[in-house]
Formats: sequence, C-alpha cells, structure tokens
Amino acid sequence: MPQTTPTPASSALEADLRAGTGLLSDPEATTVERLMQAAAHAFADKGFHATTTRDIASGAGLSPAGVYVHFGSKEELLFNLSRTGHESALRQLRAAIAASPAPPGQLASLMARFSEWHVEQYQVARVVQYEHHHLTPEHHAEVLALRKEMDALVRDVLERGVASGEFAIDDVGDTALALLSIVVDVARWYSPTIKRTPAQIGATNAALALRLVGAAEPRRTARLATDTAAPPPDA
Amino acid sequence: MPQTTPTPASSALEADLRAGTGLLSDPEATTVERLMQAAAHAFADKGFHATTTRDIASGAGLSPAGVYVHFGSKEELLFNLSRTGHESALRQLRAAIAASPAPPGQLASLMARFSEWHVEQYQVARVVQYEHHHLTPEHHAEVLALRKEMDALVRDVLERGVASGEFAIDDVGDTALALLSIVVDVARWYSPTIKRTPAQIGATNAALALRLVGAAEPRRTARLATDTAAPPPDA
DNA sequence: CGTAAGACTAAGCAAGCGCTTAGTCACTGT
DNA sequence: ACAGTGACTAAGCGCTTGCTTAGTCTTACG
Repeated sequence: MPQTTPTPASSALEADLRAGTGLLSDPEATTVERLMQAAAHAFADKGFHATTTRDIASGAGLSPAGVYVHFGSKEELLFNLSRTGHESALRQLRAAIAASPAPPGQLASLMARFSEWHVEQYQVARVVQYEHHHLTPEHHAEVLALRKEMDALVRDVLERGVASGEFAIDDVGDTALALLSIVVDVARWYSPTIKRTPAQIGATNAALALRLVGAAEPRRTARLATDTAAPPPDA
Repeated sequence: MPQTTPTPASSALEADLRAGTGLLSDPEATTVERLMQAAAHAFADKGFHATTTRDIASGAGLSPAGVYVHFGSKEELLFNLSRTGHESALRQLRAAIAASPAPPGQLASLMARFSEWHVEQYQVARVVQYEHHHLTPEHHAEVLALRKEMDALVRDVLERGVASGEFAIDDVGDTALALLSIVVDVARWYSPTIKRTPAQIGATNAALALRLVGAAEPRRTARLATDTAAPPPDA
C-alpha cells in the first residue's frame, strides 16, 4: 500500500489568477504548482490514462520519482486538480450570480463568466468536465457533489426567473441542462488557435441563453453568416 | 511494421439497425461485429487508452490474439468504429433534413433525430465525439472531414431559414455551434439509467432549438419545474 | 559544529501493455 | 484423399507503466 502524502492543495485563489500560462511550466511557481500545471496540460491534451507520470514529472522539471514527494499517486494528482478546478468553477458561478440583482442579468452574467472561465482555464476545464470519471469511487463522489451544486445554482436562477415572469420556458431542468451543455462544450471545441476572445465567446453564450429562456431584447435584424465570425467546429 | 488487415467495415446499414444491444456482445453477430461492439462498449466506458486489447478480446469472446485476425491494431479498431459511427451520424442528419421541406421543420427534425441517435447509440456516439483525437494524424484528418460535413449541414439549414425570414438569429456560426453543443453533450450526460426515452429527449432538444432560432410557437405558459421531468446532470 | 528533516534523483522492480509467433482445428475444393 | 485456407489460441517477447528504494544534497536549528 502506498504512503499517501497528506494531499496538498495550493491556494485556490492563486489557481484562479494563474490563468493561461501556456505550454511550459512557470519556473517561478512552487513545485506543487508546477506539477499541477504540468498535469493539467497533459491530462487536457491526452487524457488521464494516456498521460504517464514521467510526462508530468518532466513537464514540471523533475525526475520521475519527484512526483511522489508531493502526491501519493497519479490519481491523487487528478483528484487535486479536479477538486480545486470544480471549486474554482463554483466560485465563478456564485460571483456571477451575485453580480446582478434579477434573474435575466444573473443568467447573462453566469453564462458569460462561466464561458470565459472555460476558455481561459480551458485545460483545467477539460479535466473538470471530461476526466472526473477516472477518479476512485470515493473521490468521484466528492466531485459529483460539487457538480450537483453547480447544476442547482443554474436551476435556481431559472426558477426565480420563471416565478417572476421574466423567463418563459417549458421545463427548468431541460433548459438548465441545455445551458450547461453550451458552456461545458466550450472545453471540447475551444483551442488557443481560435481567434475569438474569451469576452466574445462569453457575450455570445449570454445572448444565446437569453434567447433560450425567452428574455432576449425584443427583435434583431436577421443577418447572414460572414466568414469572419464563425469558429471551426474542431481543432 | 505490422501486416495491416485490409480494414473490414461491416455494412453501415446493419450498424444503424443494431441499436442498443446492451452489455454483452450478441453471440449471433459475426466476429468483426462483436469486436466492434465490444470496443464501442469499452471505449465509451473507459476511454481508448484505458481500454486494453484484452478487454476487447474477452468482450467479444476471443483470446487476446483473436483481435489481430481482423484488425491490425487497436487504433485501427478505433478508426473503423469512429469512421462508421460518423457515417451513421451523417446519414441520420441527411435523412432528417430530407424529411421536411422548410427550414423550421428541418431544424426540428434534425435536432430530434440526431439527439435520438446520440441516446440510442450512446456508446458509439461517445467514441465519435470524444475519442477521435486519439487517432493517427491520417485517420484523424479523415474523420475531421466528416465532422465538417455535419457542421455544414446544420449551418446550411440555419442560413436558409435566415434567408427565408423564418429564423431570427445573430450569427449562423455561433448558433450552429450551440445547437451542436446541445446534441453532442447528450453523449456526455446520458446514461441508460436515465428514465427519459430517446423520443422525449429528441422532442425537448427540437423545441429548444426552435426557441434558439426565434421560430418557436408564439408563447407558452411558464411552468415551474416538477421533480418528474429533469434528468440528473451526472451518472 | 552536528544532526535532523525535507526535496530531490538514479536505479530499478513487478506488473501490465500491444502485438507476434507457432501451431491447431474445421472446412473447402479438387 | 489431401493440400490449402482462414479463424482462432497458447505462449510469450520486448517494452512501458506506476511506483519504490536507497541514497545525495541543501537548509534549518540546537
């Protein structure tokens, strides 16, 4: 049985600030931070199982054994990344909802900020959205609780908007799921080679959300697609 | 260099018909079909790299070496699955569009049938949507061409709806991406334990799509969520 | 100065991996 | 009757994997 290191976690606020630092780990960062960055990069790029502990070690500038000074196993590294990532995402959601007094503004702000988070932290976001089922059952359950909280926050905004008459939708659960699909899917299709800025993507998804709940500004002029606007569907 | 078997492909029409056959491979099916089913099951469940060729072999009722009688490598198995899966998806899309004369009906039919496909073939759909980047560059390029076709079909329906004045949207590319996000994401959250039928999910997504393009039936009564309707966000 | 603790590496182990080899068996055509 | 063919397996090869061990170096502290 492996001697499990007592699970370091590196200030989650720091993690929010260190946004898109690029391919090679920041040599100024602590070793634990560099390991988490290297793991996020590799897990997002190739997936948990295709990533070797040697990939992570060399990405952080360590020998293969250096990983195990700080993390008891590869799965523990994934868990730390996944947990802090979910917590970071939840913080964004809560802040976005708090930034506006009424459901329509809350929904717009929520979609914009959460989409921007998926773009700016797209490596972490990919791990959060697509790698959590490789966790051990115990760790998976812990992360699932955070995911349910995220879902509940979105549903709550929708329910209050329906109650106030500002939203006109058929079903809160279905609509919440569709809204989250639009955001979560950003982590799948986004690539740094895409030219749209995080703010543009956020604004687009906020506008789409308001349409979906029947709270969009009255009417817009229909406009045919120009080649300048649309992103490629795949990298 | 490995002696590559001349790439069997098993009638794609057959593949469409054999929908959700469950966990264990159909013993009536041919060996190639059983291998593809076992691979789809394992790849969807654990991902390409976490799946061993021994998993696939035993899932198809063969010894580990039996796989290599029919496929030259594990990647070739993924490629066959991915290619026939993309072709099957494309066929659904085209049939859905052909089933209706005007853009609103085409969009509704497209969203409904494509969503249903993601549910009924959810193991294949997961491989199609989430495993294709594990292909070799050559094979990846081939399925990317099929993916671009799928995207083009959706955009075409939107553009014709905008041109006819039936759709009122801000940007065709952004809207097409959001619609595809809603459908593709079905493969992520769907699980056979969920109680909603494929037809229900398809109808929901068709209705959401019509709202999103501003072509929904005039107004609906706002209705608060009841516990009976909404699916869980995770398995 | 001595020593204890922590961060790290060189080397390597056992297990599991993708895939191959050599051969068996059932069936087909002549 | 028999050679040929294709589907399949038992055994295993060479390599990579996650992780461990034993030890070095640096820093902190009495």
